[in-house]
Amino acid sequence: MENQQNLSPKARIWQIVAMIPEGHVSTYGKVADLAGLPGRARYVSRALKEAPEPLALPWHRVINSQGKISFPRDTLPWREQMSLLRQEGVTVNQGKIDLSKYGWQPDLMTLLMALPY
DNA sequence: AAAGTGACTTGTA
DNA sequence: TTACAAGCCACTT
Repeated sequence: MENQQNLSPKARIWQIVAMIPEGHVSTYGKVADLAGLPGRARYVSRALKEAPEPLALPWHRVINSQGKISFPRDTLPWREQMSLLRQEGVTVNQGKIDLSKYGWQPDLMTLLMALPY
């Protein structure tokens, strides 16, 4: 892992998302913060939508600050995200995921290597 | 240039 | 608790 200060904002977002471990989740806002882009949660969703397929990013591990999947309920993408999360053991109750339980807590070393200082 | 659009977030009621 | 308003920012019309 290398320091990403010279990567484009979009690439930093992709890199952060790629670090989210299986069975865990993060939020658009948190990813934006970790990528050095505070206040740009919406940009994270855009970056994920535009991510090249070959990167095979775990896009489904990014949910909103309410602990909910941000696609409209019962739409195709909503079902796919729900399915992928359940496959890795993330339980969804009443459409919500317990962030205190599944929220990704990056360790210090990970942050030191990843943050754009 | 102005207004509209989102896979967002936070504050307030 | 849920709901709505504002704030937010990068695009697109």
